[in-house]
Amino acid sequence: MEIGYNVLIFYIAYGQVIMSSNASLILNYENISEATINRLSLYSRLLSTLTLEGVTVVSSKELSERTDFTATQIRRDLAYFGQFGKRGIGYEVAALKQAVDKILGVHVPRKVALIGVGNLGSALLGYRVLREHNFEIVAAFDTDSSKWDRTINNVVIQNIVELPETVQSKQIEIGIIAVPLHAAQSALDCLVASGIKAILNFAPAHLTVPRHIKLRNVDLSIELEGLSYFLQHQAP
Amino acid sequence: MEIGYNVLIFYIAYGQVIMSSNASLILNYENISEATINRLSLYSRLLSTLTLEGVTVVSSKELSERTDFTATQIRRDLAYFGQFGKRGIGYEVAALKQAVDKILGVHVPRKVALIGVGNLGSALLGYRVLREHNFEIVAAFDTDSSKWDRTINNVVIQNIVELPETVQSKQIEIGIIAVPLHAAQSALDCLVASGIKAILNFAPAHLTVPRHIKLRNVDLSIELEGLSYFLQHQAP
DNA sequence: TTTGAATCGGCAAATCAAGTTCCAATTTTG
DNA sequence: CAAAATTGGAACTTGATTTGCCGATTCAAA
Repeated sequence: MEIGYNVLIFYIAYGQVIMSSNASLILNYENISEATINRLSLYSRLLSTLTLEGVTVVSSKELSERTDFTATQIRRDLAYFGQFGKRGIGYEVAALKQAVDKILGVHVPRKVALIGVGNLGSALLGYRVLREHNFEIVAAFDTDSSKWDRTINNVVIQNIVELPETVQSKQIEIGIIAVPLHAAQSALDCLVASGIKAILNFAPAHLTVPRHIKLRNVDLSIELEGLSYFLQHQAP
Repeated sequence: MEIGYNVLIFYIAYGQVIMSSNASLILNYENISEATINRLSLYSRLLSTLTLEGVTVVSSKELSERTDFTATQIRRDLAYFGQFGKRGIGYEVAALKQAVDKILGVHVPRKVALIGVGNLGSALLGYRVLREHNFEIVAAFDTDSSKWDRTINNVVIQNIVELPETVQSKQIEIGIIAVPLHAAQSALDCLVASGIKAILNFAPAHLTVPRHIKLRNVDLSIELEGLSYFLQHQAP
């Protein structure tokens, strides 16, 4: 027979009582973490798949089995935004998909401007995934005059000085930066000056943005260097 | 005169004594958070810029002024890996850059295999940023026989069945997946079967990987949907 | 030479963000 | 009606970052 010890550790902290307990019920979209938003995208995608499979009701447990996430986390992510499930039953797939898409704002199409029609930019113009997710590149710009007026995938490449006018006339909401490093900051400044509020940057640069503008970076070199770190230090 | 109260809160936990206090001195590369690794990439990049500018010595304070990070955090990130600075002075740019690159494992070139030579894949073959960061795509594969034997940027497109042999003969360490959604998991399985340990996936899919394989995802639809969320819920 | 300012690096405490556990409430099914 | 399934909320735990402190080191100015 064994004798078990439980060592008691006392963590002692002092501070104020911060808030009454129901304050967390107020939904403030800005307080939701980016990680949660990213997961919502994945949920939306999974729900599409389930719809195709003819599944009409799904539990958080079943959702967790088809993702890396725990059932609890999924329930919690959703519960930030309201009550979408039925206790004892689960979630109605169609309704939940609709709700998630509305939270993400992808129930309406979003128009996108592309700056930089090089290698990567050209590829993005033909990238189906964008359209499948309700994003449409409706204008493309470059500083290189030899590219102007050429058409790729029905989009005419314009002089970048036409950006502000085009953004207004076509009601463009999102900008994609696909220019070389040295041109990235000025591309961003152009977008901001044109009234764009949300920007996706592919240049491997640390750009500075005004507050109230949302910038996301896709940085391949960071990703590859992360893999390199792993290769360098993994157990052999 | 005021009377101050300090409300005492006792957190009580029970469990084992886990480690003696100097255990944290032992450097275990697997314990470093991915956030830290990503920041190291940015430090490396900034140090390159500083080198070009002719700066030879830099303090953590100066580094912080050119990034989003605090001086403390930068010092701490670096201190995980050793002592690179001189008290009272700062860091020698060239030496620090060399040290950081070695930590990241980017002091040696890494060979990369590309699977999927569509829109995006073709763009990656011509993408300068990769080579500038010491990554080289030395082989490309596709299932579409009409693409075989064509050459893009000096890389011949091969039948995917040749992947395992090529990985061995060319000592390829990293795989990039740039295939459509439905082919992504099998592309990943091919890479793993060929002995690849580190994979960058561009398909908007949730792939399952064996333990000990490092997978990073670049998912444009998640990024764009994150922007969409922001647009939907920002103050007007 | 001495003093003072700058700066790293180590530690501990505090704070903040994110994820997990626990359980009451709800609904269907047997 | 009891049992099983399942959500959603509160409390808790964990992990990451920030803060505060200070001794040690270096350079530069007095």
